[in-house]
Amino acid sequence: MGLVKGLKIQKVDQSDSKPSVPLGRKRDNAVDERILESTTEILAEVGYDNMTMDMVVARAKAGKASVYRRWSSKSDLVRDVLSWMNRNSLELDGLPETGAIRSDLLAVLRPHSAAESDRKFRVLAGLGSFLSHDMGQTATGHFELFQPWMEVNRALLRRAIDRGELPPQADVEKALQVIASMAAYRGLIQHEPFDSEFFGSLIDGIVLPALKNPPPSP
Amino acid sequence: MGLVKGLKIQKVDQSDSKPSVPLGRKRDNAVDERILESTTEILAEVGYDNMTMDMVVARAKAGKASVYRRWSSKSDLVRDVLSWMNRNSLELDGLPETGAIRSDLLAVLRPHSAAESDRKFRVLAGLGSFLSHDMGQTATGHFELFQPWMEVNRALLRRAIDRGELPPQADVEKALQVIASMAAYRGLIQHEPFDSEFFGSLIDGIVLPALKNPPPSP
Amino acid sequence: MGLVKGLKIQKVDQSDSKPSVPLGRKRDNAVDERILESTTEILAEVGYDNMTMDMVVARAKAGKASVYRRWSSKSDLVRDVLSWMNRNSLELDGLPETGAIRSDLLAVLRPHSAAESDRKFRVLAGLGSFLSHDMGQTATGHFELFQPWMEVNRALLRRAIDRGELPPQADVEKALQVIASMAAYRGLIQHEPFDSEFFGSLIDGIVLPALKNPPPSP
Amino acid sequence: MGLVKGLKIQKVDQSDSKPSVPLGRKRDNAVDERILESTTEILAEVGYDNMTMDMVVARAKAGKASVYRRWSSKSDLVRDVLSWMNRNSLELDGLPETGAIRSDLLAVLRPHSAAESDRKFRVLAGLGSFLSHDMGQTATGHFELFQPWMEVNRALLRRAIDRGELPPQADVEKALQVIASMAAYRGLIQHEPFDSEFFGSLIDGIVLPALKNPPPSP
DNA sequence: GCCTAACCGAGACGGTACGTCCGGTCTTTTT
DNA sequence: AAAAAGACCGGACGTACCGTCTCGGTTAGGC
Repeated sequence: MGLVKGLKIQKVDQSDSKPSVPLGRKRDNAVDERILESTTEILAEVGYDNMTMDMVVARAKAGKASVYRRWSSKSDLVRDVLSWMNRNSLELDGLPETGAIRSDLLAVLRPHSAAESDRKFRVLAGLGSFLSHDMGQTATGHFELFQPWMEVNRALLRRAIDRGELPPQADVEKALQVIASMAAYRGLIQHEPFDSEFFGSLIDGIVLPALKNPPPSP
Repeated sequence: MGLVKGLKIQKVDQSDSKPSVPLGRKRDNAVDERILESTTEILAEVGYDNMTMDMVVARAKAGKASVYRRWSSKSDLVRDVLSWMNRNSLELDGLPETGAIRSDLLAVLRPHSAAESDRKFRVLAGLGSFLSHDMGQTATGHFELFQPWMEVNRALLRRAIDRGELPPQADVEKALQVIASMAAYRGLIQHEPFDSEFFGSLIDGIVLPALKNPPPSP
Repeated sequence: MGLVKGLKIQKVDQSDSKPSVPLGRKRDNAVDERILESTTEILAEVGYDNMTMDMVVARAKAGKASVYRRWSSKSDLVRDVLSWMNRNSLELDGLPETGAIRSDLLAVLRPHSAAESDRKFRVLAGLGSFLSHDMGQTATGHFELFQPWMEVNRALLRRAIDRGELPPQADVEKALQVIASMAAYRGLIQHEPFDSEFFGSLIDGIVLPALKNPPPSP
Repeated sequence: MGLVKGLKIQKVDQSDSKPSVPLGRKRDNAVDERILESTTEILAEVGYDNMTMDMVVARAKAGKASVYRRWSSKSDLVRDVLSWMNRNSLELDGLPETGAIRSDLLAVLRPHSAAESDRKFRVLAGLGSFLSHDMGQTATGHFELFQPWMEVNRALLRRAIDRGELPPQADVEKALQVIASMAAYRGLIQHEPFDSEFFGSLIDGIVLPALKNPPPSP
């Protein structure tokens, strides 16, 4: 479900005449934020399985109904937390402009602060249990967590092709998938942190060689 | 824990008098298989989180004690199921011998039958919840599921280097990690099947270009 | 709390200067009635415990604040409903004047119409949960529900003693208690209706024999 | 539901041949007792409304499932507690044999010990909320709480008629109802204790006069 | 006619209990 | 002693309700 659908509910049922002013008290956005913030913290501290809704509710100083009014289940809440986390850290700044694709990518991948990196890693590390809580739910489409991140990387790679730094046949989508997969595997399965050694060897050892040497198209 | 430790229990605690005659009824190996089989099916049908031990016990027509006598926990059981699945499909045949690294890799990655691929995919797709069920447990080392598979791939790549098909500086370990990560991401997060298009473009677009064009060592 | 106190709030807190002009919009008495009416109906239909304030509010087409502005809690509302019900049916007519205590009592006890009796019974039958909702609250004194009713009966009995129909030693208070207890037990615990057979045998079999044959004072 | 039905479940589904030995672990009667005991205590301490199932479970050192396996709801549990309480205190001793109906009745009504009386009173006083938790449930038949008690009184009254102490036309059932009603009213509504003054004046002022002076049958 | 305060319906809010469901352990009977 | 069956404790989940608070709007006086 997620935030958006919740809002839709009150607006969707007018079809013709009335502008359908939503009656009653308004949703308090501060509550949304307190809940998301608390959830993020708890995920980082104890992981998905050991996190309980009562913990969230207590730390957010919210009522259970306020949580379930917005998200239909624990997994639904966590799903939203993930996209919210990345939205927060990415939308602040525009694309990096270092002049070379290698440093552009590293600038994005390397988190802005050590604290942020640490938190993101700990959240991800405790997240395994969440991934397919309800099998069919996330079956279509990508996993929200990596989506905004990959958007930025996609733009960087496209720009590098445009200015001739990478060959036009370079398979951008595949490269993006490699980056996302390696990051997910490292956090979710290997439980190792996203340090610069990791990102560096990923870019230099795999991504750039593959992009610069695309296979001859069949 | 797994199968082995369960067996040890009855032999370890008498050391002197009796020549280790196991008293009472013998363990029934058919029970092991019924449980593993049922678990695999249920994993494919509903995923890790929605699978309950009672489901397993009911389908295997076993008792709960019989399960917990062999495996110490739900995750322990599933861990065993996974290596059991891979053992079954890999140990049959030795290394492929096609003469070229490309076809060698594809021969291993491509599953032997469509039905088997489908089941393996569905099990993996419903497995996310399992990955870090207990945060610290699998924190060190790799995930068992991919271990035997990567062993085979490692041997293939080493052989290709030995016979000069790949340069000696090729980073075998990184390549293995790319393969495992991409497979895990596709199954666990994207929930898309392991078809030959996927494996083909992975090998041709990423793995081989990266192996053949290693970065200049710093 | 009840109706009165709600009104008092706006009048009580200025005592000297202003001539106590209540500012703002006036309370709408129609709202009071809609709420009381709805509450009565719902009590008869589902009983105290299964009645929710949201039901009341929905049926009365009122807002929750409008209810809690007048009554401080669910029990407070129901308390008022009960005295309101009895006020309605008793205050209309003065004491009956049949000439004999037996017919006087029956005239009061027997409800005026079958429909009214039925509703009163159903309300009472679903009322148990309410009785000691807050243990200490009604601990002292009698239960309001039967108070006005017993007042009338008390007057009738006194009059009968005065005119010599009952002996002066007759224990009026005990007799009143018997009537109230039997009615409460029948409605609250036995869930059987207040038909004339019940009241008739109560008066003839218990109340009058006891009153006419008081025990020798010790 | 109650205790009995729970047991029936496992025995009811054999119809022809097998003696149907119930498989699996047996219900532990000690658990039943721990739960009933704890419930009684908590009822006496905080009343029905303020008693939570978690309190019961915690004090009884039981699991929630063990409670709900035996009783389908909070009210179901309390219903059973009540008959269990009275069964416990009455079945011990046979009918009293004082020779006169007055002292016989008082011997039964007056509780055996002050502590027992006090507990019984406190349970009853906090019980109001329970009475018609689900309206239709206790609609037919009497309320279990007073049933065993009235059985004893019925026997005493019959015996007194047989030996000529009371006239044969005495309405035993009505007298029993008076006793039960007065006791219920005093505990549930007036919240006053069952002291000997109360029982004494009830017997002497109401019950015996009514029994000894039955109305002329019409 | 405009201002201001209290009202109104609607409904979100914090808090808390309920009854369900599982994981992992323990007990009973049969093999 | 191991098997099937199932009861046991503990604890999280999602629902429902109470009494409070907030929203936009309406209804009166007093100016």
